[in-house]
Amino acid sequence: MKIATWNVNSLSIRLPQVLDWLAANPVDVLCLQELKLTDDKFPLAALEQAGYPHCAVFGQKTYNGVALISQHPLSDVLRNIAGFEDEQARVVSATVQAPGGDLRVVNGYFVNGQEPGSEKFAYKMNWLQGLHRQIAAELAGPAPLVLVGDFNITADDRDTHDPQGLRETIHHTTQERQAFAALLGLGLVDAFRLFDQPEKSYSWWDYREMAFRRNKGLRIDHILVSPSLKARVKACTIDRSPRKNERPSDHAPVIVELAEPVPPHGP
DNA sequence: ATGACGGTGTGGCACCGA
Repeated sequence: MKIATWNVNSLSIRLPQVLDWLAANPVDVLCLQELKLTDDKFPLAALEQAGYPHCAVFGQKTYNGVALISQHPLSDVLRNIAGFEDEQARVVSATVQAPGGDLRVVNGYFVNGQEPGSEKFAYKMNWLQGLHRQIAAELAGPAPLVLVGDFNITADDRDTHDPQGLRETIHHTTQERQAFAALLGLGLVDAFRLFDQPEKSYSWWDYREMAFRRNKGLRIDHILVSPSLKARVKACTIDRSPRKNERPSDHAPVIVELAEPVPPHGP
């Protein structure tokens, strides 16, 4: 069972790359962020053709927009955060009826926040609080949970190419990192850090100043799993290869592989 | 300090991202 997350920075532009990537990486579920299109423009037919007939889409015009595309049926689709009013389409959740049992997948495009102290930063912190409450509630449900997406937060200094120079700037503030840590405090585990990883592993690089070639990036796309899934995580990797495409997204996909659950002993 | 790159919308640029 594989689940991936990818901020595509416009699905209209990136659809051919998404289809190519799925052909090479036939994950069970792909979570997309920054669709930048409305639901009526979502390429349902092309994705069904590619083996992904089950989609939970939450789009909007110009900005944001998230979707969960799946080989397996989906149920209990929730758009945005329950009890948190938001004009922006940033979260879609669904229960995946996977062969090894139901999995609750929450796919978020977290707020950027622009600059600490700004109105947008305040929105980011409020949004994070709303998400935290939502995740706490979801964890009380029956299915194991996976929280994926573009978090727009570096978890710690390993996740940034310039920990000193970027100290307390956006994506690096103590407040943001505390919000990330608070999610871990609910019992979630950063799947990527369950394994030895190469130093300077990042999931985003600025389009400017040849940042990708110089590996001046950030790890801000994450996959967190609920406690019951921790023992099932077999691998978690970042696939840098799509960043080498001609017109790439500025983000790379992150993939987690889960082992099948151990069936309970019979009598 | 600013802009650099790329996407969108509607436009001759502004706004946003991270």
